Amino acid sequence: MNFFIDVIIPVPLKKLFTYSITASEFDFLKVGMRVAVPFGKSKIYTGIVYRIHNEAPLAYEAKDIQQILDETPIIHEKQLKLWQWVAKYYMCTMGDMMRAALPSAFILESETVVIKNKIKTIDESILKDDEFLVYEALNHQSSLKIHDISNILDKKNVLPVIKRLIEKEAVVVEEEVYEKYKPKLVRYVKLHTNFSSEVTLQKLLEDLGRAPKQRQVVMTLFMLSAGDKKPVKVSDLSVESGASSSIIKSLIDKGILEEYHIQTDRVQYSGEDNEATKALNSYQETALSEIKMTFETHHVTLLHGVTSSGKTEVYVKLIKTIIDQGKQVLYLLPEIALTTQLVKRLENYFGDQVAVFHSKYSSHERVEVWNHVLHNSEKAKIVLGARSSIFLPFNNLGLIIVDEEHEQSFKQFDPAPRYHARDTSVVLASIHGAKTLLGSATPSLESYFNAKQNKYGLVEITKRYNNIMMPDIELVDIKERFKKKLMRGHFSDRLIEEITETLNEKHQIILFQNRRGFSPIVECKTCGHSPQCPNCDVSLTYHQYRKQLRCHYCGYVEIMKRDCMACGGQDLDNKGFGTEQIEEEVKILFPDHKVARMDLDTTRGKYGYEKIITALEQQEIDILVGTQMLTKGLDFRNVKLVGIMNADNMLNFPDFRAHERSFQLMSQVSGRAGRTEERGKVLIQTYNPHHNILQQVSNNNYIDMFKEQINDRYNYKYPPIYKQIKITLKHKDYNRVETASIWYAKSLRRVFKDYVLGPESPPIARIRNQFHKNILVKIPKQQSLGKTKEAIIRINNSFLSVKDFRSVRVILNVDNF
DNA sequence: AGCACGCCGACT
DNA sequence: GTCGGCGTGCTC
Repeated sequence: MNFFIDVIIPVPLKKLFTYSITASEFDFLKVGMRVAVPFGKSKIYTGIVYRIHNEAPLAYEAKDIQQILDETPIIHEKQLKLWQWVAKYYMCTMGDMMRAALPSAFILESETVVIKNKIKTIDESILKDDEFLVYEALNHQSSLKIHDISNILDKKNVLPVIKRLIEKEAVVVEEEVYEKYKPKLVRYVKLHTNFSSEVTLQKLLEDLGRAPKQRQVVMTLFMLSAGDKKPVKVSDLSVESGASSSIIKSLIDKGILEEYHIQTDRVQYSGEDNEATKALNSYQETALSEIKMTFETHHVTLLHGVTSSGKTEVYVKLIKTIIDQGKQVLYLLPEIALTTQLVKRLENYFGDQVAVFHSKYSSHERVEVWNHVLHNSEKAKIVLGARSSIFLPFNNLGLIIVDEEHEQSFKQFDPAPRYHARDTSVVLASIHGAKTLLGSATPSLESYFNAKQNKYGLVEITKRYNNIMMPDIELVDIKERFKKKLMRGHFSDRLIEEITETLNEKHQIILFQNRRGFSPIVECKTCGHSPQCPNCDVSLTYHQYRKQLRCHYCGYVEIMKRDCMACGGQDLDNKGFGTEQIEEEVKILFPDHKVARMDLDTTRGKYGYEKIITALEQQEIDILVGTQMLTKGLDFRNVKLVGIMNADNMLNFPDFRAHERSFQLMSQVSGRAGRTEERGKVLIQTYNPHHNILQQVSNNNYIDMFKEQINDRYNYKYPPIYKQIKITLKHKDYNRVETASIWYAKSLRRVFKDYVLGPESPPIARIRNQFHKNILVKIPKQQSLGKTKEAIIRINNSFLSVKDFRSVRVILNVDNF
């Protein structure tokens, strides 16, 4: 009998790959284990065992696997089931899934290394110059990577050189595979057992009489480990005794101390004892019991609670009941909201049962969390994580909470899989027979629609915690104020008044401007020229703090010149404004107060974001200027005033969700105001105060917004009424994408008729030197999604078989919103 | 996606 | 003449 396995390889290919295995491997291997397999001419890849069987492939001879990498599976079959669903729904490959789901440390790749041919010594004179250089280098280093050789020879393509060296039998190549994850080991020391008795110890101390430093080390060690024989870290010993590591080393060398290693976690909770969970107020109590009730009849429930209504406490109670049943809980949050604030809060309640998982963690840290979840360890009963944590190897999930459910960052845009973590959660929960709770103060239209359709349960909290009033929202007509010359820079008289008053009361202020940099367009007043990105069709944004012009799409940077690059004119005009400009204006208007800015530029680095948050909490900042980063569920006690500098640019954004988003954004920022006893104040500056959305924001009228928007969605055939799939084509040659996209749309139209829109060039037609074209397929409710996707895949395949189109990149984006 | 193979322009 | 550009095809 022959034995085979189908494996998933982390490459974006549709098919699985079949390898042949031996009978004993057949007995050992289980679905979900990793194997190293040869792939292509020379490479070795990591594959995940997907199926174990006896069916020999017909069209080819299966290769043997190289080795088995795991003792036990690293993912459960439940994960594979989820991968399968995501791959099908979001139209990506299992390889894409593997890349997205596994921490990169699990995905080993081979690297070609060149080593000297030991069997044969060759005459160096037959080598050419560059060949000799490589051969020579191998005298100093036992092996060279391709990358090293490129450096030595200072050119890119070194393969011909290596090939000739192999022909001359000077070198051989091997594939080396690295285990990327190594458990972190901490060095400990103890006194050698020879000295464990009183007598020998006494003798040792006498002997060391002439080496006072070493004696000190032994004394300190004795002190640190005193009594219960605690393990002592080398690092602690060094600090406590003041001895350098070389002194400790010499003691180890003499056999007086013994060193040993203990594996530790990189991620450790070092908190205090658990705090009892807070008692809920009556609204929260009602909400909690309603949630439990809806869970009897629904798998998913939407918790719509106004900002500051204390949703987190409700979650905490719910989590408690689930982990008491011995099940795991996944708490999903937008990346940015995963702050220490919330982590601390949960750790206070649940101690080290909380594990955190997000992109700022190193690959090794992620492996640790992964393993805790895999083994259903006590350390990961509750996983607090961003989008990608839905792929952790849960085995016994009882509840998924998706907090700030409306956040668009739950949707991954690039690279594939382009999944929505909220929607995928629902599927993950159903695989586990678990429940999903969506929470938001401003639910997405889709979720609220689902709730209204009774597909989801709906629970609402309409009162803020401690009955604090919703902030008072005032619309400021800046069109009129410009006319009456009441504006100073971008600040209306009203805003300045309110800021002054708030500052006098020693409260803090948040100013929201949804654009970073100083100004998005710099224009020469003489000739009208404005600097453009060389790679993209956008103007460069001026960043004053570094005197740079930057492209927000490709990252291109150039130095800001004082004169116009085209005509040399000196009079440059800044059109539009960003956070930097607001910050500067605030400094001029309120020179005695401390201003800070929070946007992508000031929050780079692992703790950049937290530094600003902490400074604000500790009231070292009076006025904080920022982008939408400010909106993500932060709780600032002392902020009383929120100013929205300009509501119009978001309302006019060319996207069918612009109004919904504006409502969410403005409501969320407004919610930052007045979270304690005093009522908060919000000023929204706009050219069009009568805009419906602004009225709805100021009346805090979600329901009206929902009704009006959903009506628009009906009329214009947009989600959630219609589903949609966006197809993006990219190529560096404009004519090529143009013809390709016309062909593609034509083929789609043959099947879907009028439900195909485009092709259209997006507002920014070229990014990173690639021209884009978009085609939109709208899918009515009664039309089968599965069939639609099949048809698109068929069209896509015939598209790819056209020779001229093969170099065109095609991106399929399901639910592209 | 990588990566090899193969066919054409621009340099020692 | 070679080096290196990228179009084309394949991966169990």
